[in-house]
Amino acid sequence: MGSAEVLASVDIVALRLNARGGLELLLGRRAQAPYEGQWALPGVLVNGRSADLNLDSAAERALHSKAKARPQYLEQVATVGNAVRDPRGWSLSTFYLALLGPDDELLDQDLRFVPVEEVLDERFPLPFDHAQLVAQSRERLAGKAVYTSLPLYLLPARFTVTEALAAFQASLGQAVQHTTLRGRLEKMKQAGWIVETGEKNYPKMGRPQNLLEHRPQPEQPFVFDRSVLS
Amino acid sequence: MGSAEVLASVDIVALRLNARGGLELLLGRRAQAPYEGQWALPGVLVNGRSADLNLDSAAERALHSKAKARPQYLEQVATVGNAVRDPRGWSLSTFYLALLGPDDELLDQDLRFVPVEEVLDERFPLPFDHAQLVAQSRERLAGKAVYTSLPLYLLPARFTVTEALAAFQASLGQAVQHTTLRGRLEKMKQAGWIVETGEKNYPKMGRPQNLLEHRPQPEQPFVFDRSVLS
DNA sequence: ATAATAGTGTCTGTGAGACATTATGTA
DNA sequence: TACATAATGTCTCACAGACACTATTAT
Repeated sequence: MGSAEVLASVDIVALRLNARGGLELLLGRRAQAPYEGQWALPGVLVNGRSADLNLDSAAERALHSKAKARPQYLEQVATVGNAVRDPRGWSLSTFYLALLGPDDELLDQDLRFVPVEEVLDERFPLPFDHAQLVAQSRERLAGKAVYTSLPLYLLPARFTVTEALAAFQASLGQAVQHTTLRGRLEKMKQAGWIVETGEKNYPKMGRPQNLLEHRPQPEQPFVFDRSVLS
Repeated sequence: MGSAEVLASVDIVALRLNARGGLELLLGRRAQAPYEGQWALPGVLVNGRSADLNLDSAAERALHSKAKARPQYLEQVATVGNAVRDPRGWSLSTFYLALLGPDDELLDQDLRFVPVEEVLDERFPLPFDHAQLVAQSRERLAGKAVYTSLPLYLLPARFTVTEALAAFQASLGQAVQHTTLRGRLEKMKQAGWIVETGEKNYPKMGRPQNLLEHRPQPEQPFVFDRSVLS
């Protein structure tokens, strides 16, 4: 039966929003060959010997065993498989999009964040086809940001409209009218997904900002019935 | 390296629209154990020895080696993996949604179509977790039918508005206003995705129907910027 | 003429887009 | 007071929903 089998892994495209409104990708230094010592997507092999109940828990294991923080959102994106992506032979990778809160600390020297754009334009090369996996996950995020509240999972539970604008802009790659976003947040309030805390945030300049609180329902983002764009 | 590997397959959820406006699922009789002789989703094992270039071509092989017809649309839905779905042990299945034209003939005694509802409500039980894969693929179709032209891939290239209504109703599980659908088809005309043939179809009763022709662009369905529902 | 079905027109409601206006803080 | 930024209001436009009305065939 051994030769009927194939090399399979789960890889994580974990994104967070940095203070300048850009998306950053979590990378880990590979501990084993191939590409030992290089920066790559965190991932684990899946096979009968690992204790994973299923693929989703393997994804959680991959993320938790490296970065300590749990993702605020985790979604399977797709699976790629071919003969050339891994020098060891025909292999499969099921990859997940993970959205992290902005403040997660890196406790580990073998972890770092890099701006996604640097990965996508090859300034920061990744081994295997990992840059392609990042690109597909990025597209998934952008696609869903058009008609769901997905970018809010890049924010802390309590957030301001300005922060939400930054999350949508980073996810979509383009600006959103703040009035449009306010309308959508209003809908989410009515549905109980967002509550007005009554508290305010006092930045150095300008009018104080209302603090909202995100109350996400189990797993799926809020779905709107229109596109934000044009 | 052998024990680092895992059993992986590609399975196909191929749907077509029958004359009564219902969705039917393509099944094949299993030639090998486990579940030899039972009706199940057509699928193939993927491993280094099969000549597939990649997962997508393995999916095409799975469909083409069984049913002769090529799908009008093929999309990867997801991958499931756990220790219990296959009696042989930890296994992966990457499954695809395929949309077929309505007239495909079955040349093979080991192939048949069954109504999807019978599979979803367990009246027609399937081995492994295949009913679950069908349910997820069905949801993908319904989800995309809300804001894309995906159901048109269930029709022949030349179709009428009435047929398009049936395809959307079957995909969504609920009726669509014909005026709404006409508006969407009009948009697709302007974008060059649909052309008016000028010919008409003459049913037994009633006013003749305009014949439209679907000119799908490479791979992705036409995307509208609103939901059809409420 | 009548039945049956296809196609068009009209009115309403919703929410995005753009932009102006008002509100509330700091220096 | 001046400035910076947040929040609200207004007007337009596109399109879905509902429903009425007109058009074109067969019997």
